Amino acid sequence: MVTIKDIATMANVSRSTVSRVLNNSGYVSEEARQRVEKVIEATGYVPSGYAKSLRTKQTKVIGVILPTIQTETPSRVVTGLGRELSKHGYQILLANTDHDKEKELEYLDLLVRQVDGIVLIATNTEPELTQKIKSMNLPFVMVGQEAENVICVTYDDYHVARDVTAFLVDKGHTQIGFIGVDETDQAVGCFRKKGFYDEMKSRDLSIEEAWVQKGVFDIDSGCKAMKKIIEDSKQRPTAIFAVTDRLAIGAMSYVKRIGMEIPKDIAIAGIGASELSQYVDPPLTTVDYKNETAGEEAAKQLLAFIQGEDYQKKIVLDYRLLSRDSV
Amino acid sequence: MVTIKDIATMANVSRSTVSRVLNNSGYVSEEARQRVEKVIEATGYVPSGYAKSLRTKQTKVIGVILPTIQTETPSRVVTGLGRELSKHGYQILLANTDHDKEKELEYLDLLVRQVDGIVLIATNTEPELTQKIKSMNLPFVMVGQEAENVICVTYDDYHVARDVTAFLVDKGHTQIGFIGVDETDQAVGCFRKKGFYDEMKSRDLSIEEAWVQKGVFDIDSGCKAMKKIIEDSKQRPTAIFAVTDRLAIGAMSYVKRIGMEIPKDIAIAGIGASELSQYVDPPLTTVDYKNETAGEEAAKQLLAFIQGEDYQKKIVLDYRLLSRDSV
DNA sequence: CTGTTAGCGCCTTCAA
DNA sequence: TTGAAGGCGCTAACAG
Repeated sequence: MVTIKDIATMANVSRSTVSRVLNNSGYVSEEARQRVEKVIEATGYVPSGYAKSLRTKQTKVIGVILPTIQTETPSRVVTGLGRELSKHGYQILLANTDHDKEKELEYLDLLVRQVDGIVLIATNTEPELTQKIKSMNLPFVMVGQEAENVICVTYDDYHVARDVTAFLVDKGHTQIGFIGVDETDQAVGCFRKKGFYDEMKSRDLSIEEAWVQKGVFDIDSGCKAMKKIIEDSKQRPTAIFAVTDRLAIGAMSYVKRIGMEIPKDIAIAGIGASELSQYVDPPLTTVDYKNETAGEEAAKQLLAFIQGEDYQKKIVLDYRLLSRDSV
Repeated sequence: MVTIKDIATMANVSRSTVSRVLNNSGYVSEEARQRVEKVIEATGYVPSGYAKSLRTKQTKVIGVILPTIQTETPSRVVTGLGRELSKHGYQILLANTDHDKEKELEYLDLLVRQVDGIVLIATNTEPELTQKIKSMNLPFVMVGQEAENVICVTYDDYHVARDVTAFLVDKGHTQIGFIGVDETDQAVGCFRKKGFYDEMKSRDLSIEEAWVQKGVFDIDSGCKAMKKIIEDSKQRPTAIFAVTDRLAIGAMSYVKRIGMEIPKDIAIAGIGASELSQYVDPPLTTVDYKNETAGEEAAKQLLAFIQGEDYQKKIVLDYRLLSRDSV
């Protein structure tokens, strides 16, 4: 492996000079620079990243911890992160927890000494986690969930939920069902649910117990939740608000299977603006969350923090309701 | 930052001894080991990865270069890679080229000195690329495309295409259209097309020129390609074979829009077993490529190569035709 | 403008 | 079973 020393010898200068042209810092005569550059070109020399890191205490790597890369939300966020980070010469070290909370903690340990900062695409806000993060005082940004004392980039889940609900009500629905997720996920589980309840209440609409069901983050569980709603309700709802597109699509597939028509017999809305949502039949009314922007913002805040510049502690992103034929 | 030296001092041993317990190599008395472990526990010490790398020439990091992380194929591969790599203490450094071939080359340079090996999820096999790869002689595996003299994990695109075509023919279709992609993508562009042509020929079926169209990797272009087929054909095909699910779904959305029924008026098949494919209406006949397995295999071969064990130069994965209602 | 020097934190002989 | 010493490749004062 060719090292800075070899380059120095070959170009007839000292290692410092080579280092100077590499980082173009300090003074280097045009003549020396050219000689060095020629040798670098000829040898295809690339400096060793870890030797550099050892010296500078900077790795130019950001750790990204996420629950899965197979769904659109995290992969869009990663795309946004990557785009912004690479602009500044940073790279991404990927840590996929596969929805395993244990691994979340483990990865934190694993990453702490190899990265300049961490982005967590979060699905929960358990104190164990936030505690640990604070304890290692490493630049840190959380995406998708709010937490005290950490930089976070979130969506306005509460108002989104109110808006979607209001949208359904405005379309004439008074009996609205809800498919949510477990409340350990604060953003998706609590805030969206609260938004739904609050809006219903403000409209003086009541909610039958069986109208509210819970699923996990996949299509199949949306299907099951819908089944339960249909089977257990005294009076069937005329509209369903599902907190994710996949749940909504699961619900759609169930009601279609039992011969109901959408939106005539039942209207359905989701959240997420997944690609799927435009191609199911009928196209699903949903909310665009701009996940790539979230990734970019997260990167910006993290880099600002790392570089000691001004950063915002909390960013709440904009959203857009996409009204389509399912309502 | 606490270093190995601090631990040594606190545990009243030399740095070497600490290093020995850290890597459990060489002899360490039980007594010394316990003292060291206690101090490590107490301080929460984690060794510096880059200092270690500098010494050992191993980073325990694998670079993964991919065109995008937003579609299912690459994200599934990455999941498989991650699963296998993490078992062996390796991590993933992600390089998203955003379909930019220039960046592919750049990333190669960027990564070469920071990783122990590279996995490329390839969309082309241009000599510039393979040349460069060979020139840097770094452990390397290519996923999805074949190339000479590099380890690769591929799918059997040619036979898949023949099988799908045969399946359509067996269902009674004799006029079959084809939506492909550009042939710079050898696997998807050439092999699948060749499989289609060869099977048609072996069945003595002719193909009208307008039946064969080309798109890019998105739904919209499938839609456009389908439009062209419908508008330009003298005789409309009764079945369409699209080389990816998204193209197929685009085609579906077009034919539905003009009032044709699937599969009554026209049958459609794709490749990829995307999640979308099961929830479009009707569910799409497609081929499951087992991308996660591809990722796992790629990781296994790469690690075997790195560790000087036996590896296979070429792995061709199995597939499964999923017959659904669109045919 | 350039070279010398001194580590960064770790592992690995080598000798004890 | 342990410690001393050297060096991985690089940068950053500091002195010329």
